[in-house]
Amino acid sequence: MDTGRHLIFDSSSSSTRARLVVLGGGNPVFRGLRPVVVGEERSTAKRPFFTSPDEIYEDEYYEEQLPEKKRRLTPEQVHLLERSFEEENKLEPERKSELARNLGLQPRQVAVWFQNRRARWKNKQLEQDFDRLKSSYDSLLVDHDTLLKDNEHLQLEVKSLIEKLQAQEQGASGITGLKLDGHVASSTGSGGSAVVELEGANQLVESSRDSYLPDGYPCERLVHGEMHSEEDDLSDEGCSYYPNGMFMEHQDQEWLWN
DNA sequence: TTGTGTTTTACGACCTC
DNA sequence: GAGGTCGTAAAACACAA
Repeated sequence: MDTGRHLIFDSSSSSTRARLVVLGGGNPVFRGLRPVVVGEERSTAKRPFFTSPDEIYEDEYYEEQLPEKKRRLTPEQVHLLERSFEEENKLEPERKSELARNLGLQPRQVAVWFQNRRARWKNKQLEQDFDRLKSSYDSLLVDHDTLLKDNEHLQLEVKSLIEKLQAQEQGASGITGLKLDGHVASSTGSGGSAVVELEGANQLVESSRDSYLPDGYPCERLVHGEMHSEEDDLSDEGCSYYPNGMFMEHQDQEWLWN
C-alpha cells in the first residue's frame, strides 16, 4: 500500500507550490525522484527530474523550495466551502475562482475539495441506503417468521380437527348428513398453506377458526361458506398465506445483499 | 510516547460530454 | 479539453494503551 515517500516543498517566493514526490519507498535519495509542481491549477512550471541523488540536497533548491507539510484547511475555510457545497455540489469555473479568491486558496484546491466532498456525500448516501434496506429486510424477515409460525399452528389445528372428525365418523354412524371425505392437502414446499377438503364438515372447522386467524385474513380457501362439490378444487395450489408479492424464501433474499 | 485507526488533502487514471 | 468519478497515498488527527 505504501508505495513511496513524499517530500513536499513550497516556494515561498512565488505562488507556485512545488511537491517533490519520492517514488518507490526506501531511501528516497536512490529512488526515482520526481518533483511535481502544483500551482495555479497545475502550473506548467515543472522542475526537471533530478539527474543524480546528490541533487536532492542542493542548497539552492531548498532555499527556493522550503519544506511544507500538507496543510489542512482552516475551520473558516471549511465552513464556507460547506455552505457553498450545500447550495450546489457542482462547481462552475466562475464559482470556483470566486471561492478560491475569497478563501485565499488555489482554484485547484477548491476543485479537489469539492471532489472529495462529493465522494464523502456519496458514501454517506450509500450508508443510509444500506441502513434503510437492512431495516426493511429485517422487518420482512420478522413478518416471514411470524407467518411461518402461524402456518405451523394452522396445520396443527387442521390435523386436530381431522382427527376429531374421524372420531365422530366412527362413533356417530347413525348421524345423517355428516360424511367425511377429507384429508390434509399437500403443503407447498415453501411452508405454504394447509387446506382441508371436507364435505359436510365446514361448520365444525368454522367454529374454531377465529381462534388463530387474524382479522381480514385471506382464508376463504380454507373454509367456504357453503358445502363444496366433489369437483371443487380445494387444493392449496396458488393459495399462499402470504399476500401477493410478500413471500420470499430466505435464499431468494440473498440477492439484496450481493 | 507510541501504535493504530480514521479523516482529510491531493493526485493519477480513466470516462463522459 | 474540461471536469467528473474512482482508487489510492500520505499527512494530519484522534485516541487507547
